[in-house]
Amino acid sequence: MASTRAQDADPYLLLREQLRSGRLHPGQRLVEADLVESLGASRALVRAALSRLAHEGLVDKELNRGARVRTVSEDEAVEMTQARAVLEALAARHAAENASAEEIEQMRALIAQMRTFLGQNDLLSYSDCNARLHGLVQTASHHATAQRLIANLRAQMVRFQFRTILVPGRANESLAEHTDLVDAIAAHDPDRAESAMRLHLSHVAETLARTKGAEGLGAD
Amino acid sequence: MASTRAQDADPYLLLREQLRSGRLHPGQRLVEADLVESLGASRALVRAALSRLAHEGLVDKELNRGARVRTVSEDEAVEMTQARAVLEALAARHAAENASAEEIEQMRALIAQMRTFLGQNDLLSYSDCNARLHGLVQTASHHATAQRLIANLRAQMVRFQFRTILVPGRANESLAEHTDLVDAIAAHDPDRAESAMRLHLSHVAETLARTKGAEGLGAD
DNA sequence: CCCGATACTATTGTGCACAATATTGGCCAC
DNA sequence: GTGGCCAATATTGTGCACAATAGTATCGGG
Repeated sequence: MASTRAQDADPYLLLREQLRSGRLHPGQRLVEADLVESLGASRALVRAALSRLAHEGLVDKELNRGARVRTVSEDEAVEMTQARAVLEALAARHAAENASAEEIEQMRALIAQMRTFLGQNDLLSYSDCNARLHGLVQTASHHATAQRLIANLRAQMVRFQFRTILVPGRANESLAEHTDLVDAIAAHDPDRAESAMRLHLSHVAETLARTKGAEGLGAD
Repeated sequence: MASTRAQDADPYLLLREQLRSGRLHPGQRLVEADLVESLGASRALVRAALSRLAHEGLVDKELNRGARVRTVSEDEAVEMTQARAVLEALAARHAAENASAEEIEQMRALIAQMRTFLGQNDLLSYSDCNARLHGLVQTASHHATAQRLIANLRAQMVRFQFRTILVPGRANESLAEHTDLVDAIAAHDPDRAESAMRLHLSHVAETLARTKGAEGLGAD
């Protein structure tokens, strides 16, 4: 009996994943009893998960009226991207200072892969590499605080993660920006790495602001 | 019979305040039953509060071993200040773009007050104005995301909030930096406002890194 | 036919009791 | 005397039941 019920897992992660995948629609009510059923977790855990998600801004909770899937507006998405921009730029700066030869090699490899996928017009794989590259920069930064904040922001932006890359010409720009970034890190040039990342994400924010209303598939 | 028990209040806020005031020592165990008694809230609420504080990094929770007051290391404090720097700089940029004449007037008034307090060597009042000025900049920025993130960071840094101002000469520097900042905002110059704030908080971070081990009283 | 009041239902909020787990102290063997 | 094992205790984790509240449908009066 294959059910959708997933037992023995942290309901917080499960719910976050469901929100991420877009299976739950904005504004949809999240009834605790239903979640207990579908997630296979106790109500206490479900409630804790909802509290946490509410605190992170992924769901809205009203007193005595339960939780609903939160709709992150385009304006908020732009704000979050701006915040992400300065934080990822901070991480890039520190990555330029701290990155090991091995980490730089991994970044270079990832850039090469991204170039290949872009040539094949495989934007989904490109997007995946993109996320991995950003993650690699953060790891190399050894800046735990920046990493934590960025992760939280990304979690809330899941609805918009596949959007900007679709804009015609954006993908090529994106690749060039990432190449600049990795070059700066490889050269251990913090200033250049920071401004490269800021430039990159400011373009993302602009693209996001310009494509209001469109829902698409893509990446930074 | 006046007891230390505070009834009918959000245990999350109460606990945060206790952590802020330093009444609780780093590493101290936070036994749920004791908190129920001292905070006068139900255990469910206490548990939720602890979860939330753990998520914010103010307490550590180990499985089946309860919660302890988290010790934020000096290194982490430096990291947080760096993150705060770029976020407050972002807010300053937006404040320069959006600040109303009235808000600018309030900032100017605050600067004047700070100068007075500094002249009287009243660092506590100076520190208070300082916090209000930073708050004012954030309000004027109308950047909800940046505000939220900064507030979270500040909450975790409570142990260090009164430190840097004590360093000889730091207070005068601080006032000059704040004056620059307000001038830039008043001139509606985003770039200058941003770099003024970054410079200011990078000095704070440096001072923090240099005064490792010292525990003091003061402000940015 | 429409409006308001009231009873009903669905859902969340909360306290309680029990189970699971870690820690502490004592005891026995060596 | 010391080390390890075992029991007792303290504390957290969790499920359950009840209370409180918001939303909804029904009924009666105008």
